[in-house]
Amino acid sequence: MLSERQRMILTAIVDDYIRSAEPVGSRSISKRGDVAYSPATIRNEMADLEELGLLEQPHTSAGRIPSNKGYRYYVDHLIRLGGIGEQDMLKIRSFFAEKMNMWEEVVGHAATILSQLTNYTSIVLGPEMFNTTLKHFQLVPINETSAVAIIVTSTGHVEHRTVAIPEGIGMDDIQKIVNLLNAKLANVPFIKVKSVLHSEVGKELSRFVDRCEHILQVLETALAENQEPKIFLSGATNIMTQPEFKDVDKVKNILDTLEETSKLMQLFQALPEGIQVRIGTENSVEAINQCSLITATYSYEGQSLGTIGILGPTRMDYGKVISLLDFMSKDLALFMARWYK
Amino acid sequence: MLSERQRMILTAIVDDYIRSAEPVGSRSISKRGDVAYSPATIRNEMADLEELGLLEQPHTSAGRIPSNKGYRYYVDHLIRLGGIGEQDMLKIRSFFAEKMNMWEEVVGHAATILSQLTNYTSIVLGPEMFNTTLKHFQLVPINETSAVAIIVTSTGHVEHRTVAIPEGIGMDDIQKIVNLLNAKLANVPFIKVKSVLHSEVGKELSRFVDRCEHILQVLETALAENQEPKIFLSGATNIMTQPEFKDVDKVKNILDTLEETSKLMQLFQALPEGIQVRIGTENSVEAINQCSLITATYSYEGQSLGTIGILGPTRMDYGKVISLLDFMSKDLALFMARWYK
DNA sequence: CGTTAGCACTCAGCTAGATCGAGTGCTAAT
DNA sequence: ATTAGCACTCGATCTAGCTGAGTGCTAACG
Repeated sequence: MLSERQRMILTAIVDDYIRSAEPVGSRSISKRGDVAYSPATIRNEMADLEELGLLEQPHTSAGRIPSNKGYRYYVDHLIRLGGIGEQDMLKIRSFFAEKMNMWEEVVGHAATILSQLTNYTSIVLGPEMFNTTLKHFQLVPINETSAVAIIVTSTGHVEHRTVAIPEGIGMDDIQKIVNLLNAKLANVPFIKVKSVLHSEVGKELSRFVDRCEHILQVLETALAENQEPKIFLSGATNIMTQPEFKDVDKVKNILDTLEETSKLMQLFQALPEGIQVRIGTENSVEAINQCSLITATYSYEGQSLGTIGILGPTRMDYGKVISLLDFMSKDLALFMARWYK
Repeated sequence: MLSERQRMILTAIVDDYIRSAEPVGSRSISKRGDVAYSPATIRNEMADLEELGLLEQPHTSAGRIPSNKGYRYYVDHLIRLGGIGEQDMLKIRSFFAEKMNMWEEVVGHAATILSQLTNYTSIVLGPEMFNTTLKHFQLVPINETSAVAIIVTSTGHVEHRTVAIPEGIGMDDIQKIVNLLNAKLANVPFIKVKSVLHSEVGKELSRFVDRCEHILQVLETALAENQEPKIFLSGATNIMTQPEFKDVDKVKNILDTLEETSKLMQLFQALPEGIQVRIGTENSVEAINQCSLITATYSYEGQSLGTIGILGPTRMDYGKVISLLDFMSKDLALFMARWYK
């Protein structure tokens, strides 16, 4: 357990280091005013904090910087959430007041705003189709051999893909199929679509169309879970403004990771509800072990829809980002609620 | 007009510099074998070439590097197109043999391959809807106040957006509208959709639905030209592997530009058919004045569909990239032709 | 006359040494 | 328990000197 004085000193060091990116010395803390002890006393405490693993020294005769454990303690026990500024709040509010035609726009633009307000990189996962139901199915023939299959979900999400039309299927057959599918599949949750397709639709289909196994297979691919949420990235290059990322190779590593969808998904998988802070090596992807990721989920009627996140250096402004993500996730949830009605 | 010897020397310098990224000296050229003159002779020629503005010297006592004008001369007169390697050809061919469900996949993946094969950044503009016709229109109500409008083009392109349902419009009205629109708009080129909407559909619509001006307006936004071609980027970070881009600020400038759609469009606007090479300051966007952009259009039945491009340092391997883009654009055109049938 | 050998000169890049100063740890005084 | 004082450490910065790749010029050569 840390003493009050140790907590004050740790707070001061983390705050200073977040601002300046330079190792913090005992003298500068003493001069700040809020820790009214001489540099010598502070030095002693700093030595203790280092022994506890909360601080580290880049080299003898340099000041101290927080270790990952130090940041963790800071985030868990010392952080003061300042709330977000008038300006920022206004910007978010007026953004959500705008009229937008596609949820892709909303989510994409939300990512942009987050990166602008923080000067870090923002990563936003679009709403998952998880637990939504199928609203409408359509097959539009493009030419003799292929058609576009379109799926609309209850949330207004649209997915489409081109499918081959099996030989021997006429235009009238297609209409029959579409009608049947809409009758059988409307309002069926996506998780169940596959089984309903086999159990109910299969038999029915065989009555008036030949070669129905082939069709079923095509439909299945068309309806196959494209459940992967879409990823929106913004401000990826912001990391380069950080003094600790002046090295091109380090940066390349990180940006490469961000370009790779699978790595990103790995980062975001199985995140618990609410706000999460992953500091440095707490992240499951090695390339960003010098970064911290703060995430917040947004939900609708208790059901988590997606995640918004900020990626910055471990020396990031945790207080500001947490406040901002909290605010943003709630407003985004409100917006989605309005959207889904 | 350059003498044969000057051309040989310029070629040697450009080739060497492209490989090594180091200023090329007279001695190293002399030793290469293909220019059988002594360093002193070569030095004299180099001085002449510099006077002509084709070479420059980073500082006295360094070797020469090609100027933009030098690269231009090289590309216009000296370049040897080696054709592309067995390996690369195989990779592209097998890629196009794959089955893909959406053109977004095709084009996106093409971008990935280009960046992998070149180690530069690839930029691909998806097929423009220009000159395609409307194939199918659908309105799917999501709840009482909003619906998803879906447009399918003759090329299998799907666009969608959420629209508000004006008050007082019932489900049956919607069906009527959809039927009417499909009857009137099917196979109408997109450029004409707007006018047809006003002239033919407007009157017809007013017969059985009230408040039709409002609906028309909604439809117009729904059908409004979303003609902006989609941009696919890949390997944006590859620029960082180039020794002349070891500086984070330079890189940030370029990557920021790549994140900005408008800037990218500016780069690609009004590109003539076929292969184009834009060297350094020939590019209209200032941030990439130290880069070269090579582009190739791909077309279907004489109609240009889109553009594929490679962005690299001015010191890029023009011969290889030109060959590759040529090959890729032709295969992409073939693929699209098959796709459109 | 074109070509080449020779030579003095230039200059970025590297290395070694000197200096500086922010910051520490320890000890002794308060 | 706190603090003043002091010796010590070590990265950062600066300078001077050296090195070597490369040049331009001149004179000799075939």
